[in-house]
Amino acid sequence: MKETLTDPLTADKMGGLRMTKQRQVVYEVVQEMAMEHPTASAVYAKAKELMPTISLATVYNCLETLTDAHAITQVNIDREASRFCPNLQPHAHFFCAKCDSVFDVDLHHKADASEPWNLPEGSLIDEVNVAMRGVCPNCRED
Amino acid sequence: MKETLTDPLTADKMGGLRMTKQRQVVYEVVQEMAMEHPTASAVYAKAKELMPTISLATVYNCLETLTDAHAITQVNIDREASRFCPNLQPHAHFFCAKCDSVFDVDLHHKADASEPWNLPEGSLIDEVNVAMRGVCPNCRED
DNA sequence: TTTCTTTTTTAGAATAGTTCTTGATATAAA
DNA sequence: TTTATATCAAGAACTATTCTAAAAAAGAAA
Repeated sequence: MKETLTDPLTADKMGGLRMTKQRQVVYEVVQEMAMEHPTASAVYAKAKELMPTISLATVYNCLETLTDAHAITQVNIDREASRFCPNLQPHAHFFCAKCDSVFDVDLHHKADASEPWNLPEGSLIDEVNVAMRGVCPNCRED
Repeated sequence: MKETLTDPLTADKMGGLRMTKQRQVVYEVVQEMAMEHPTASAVYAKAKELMPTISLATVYNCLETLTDAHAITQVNIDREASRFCPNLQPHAHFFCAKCDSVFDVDLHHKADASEPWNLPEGSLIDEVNVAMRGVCPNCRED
């Protein structure tokens, strides 16, 4: 058996996923905290405010389910804890080494992430993951 | 106190790092296994053949030291174990989802990794990390 | 509805990769 | 030499995440 829609508000974004209370809470929290690119524990902390009985395991489960359903994206930088992002457009991430914040970086108009790369002839690219490190405009001024 | 050179053969690549037997072994192994992009445990396994008394902790220490000295690079894909790479040229990594191998991908002539990206005005980029997932030419034929 | 089946949740145990701690060794400086 | 510093080895500790098993919830069938 599989997915049924229960919540019309988010159904379209959930790709026909069964929408439980927990998934809804986790999804909302990821959206609210989008700018922070929260880790699983950060989502957990916030989610508990809305639903005190939710467990960390459930937060992990929901994040995985939502990721698999392409409702959110998992963002990894080095070996740090994964962060989660509701931005579904192709984009890169910029990590400021000074303030530790994460910014979404869009592609230039009509640009392609694999553009500068001399890909092996005949390879099939599913996904290009781009992470940048540096100092953000705010921190450069300090 | 800091670095002294002991091994003229690799000194240039080690950025003036104190060259101990262990670091030398680890460095050699990473070079030998470059095509495999070995993990720390893979390096450990091979290093033990050359130096049976070496410990896993030491392999981790050496890999970190060599990485900090820019003699090798640490490569991360998702949350998998880190891999290590002696290729110091700017390059991306391509991960074949079928055969699990990793390929180095070079930049096109005069191209820049940050080219397609609309970076925040005034930001300073230290490092651009590019990882691609897909199916390699070999696996596509199967 | 009531019952049956499947999915999801919870809590805690387990795991994997990595880092830390401590005492022993080795290397360099004086 | 003697002294100071850096590195090593072994194993314990840590952290993010996944797994396990039992309870709860959701949906389907009757």
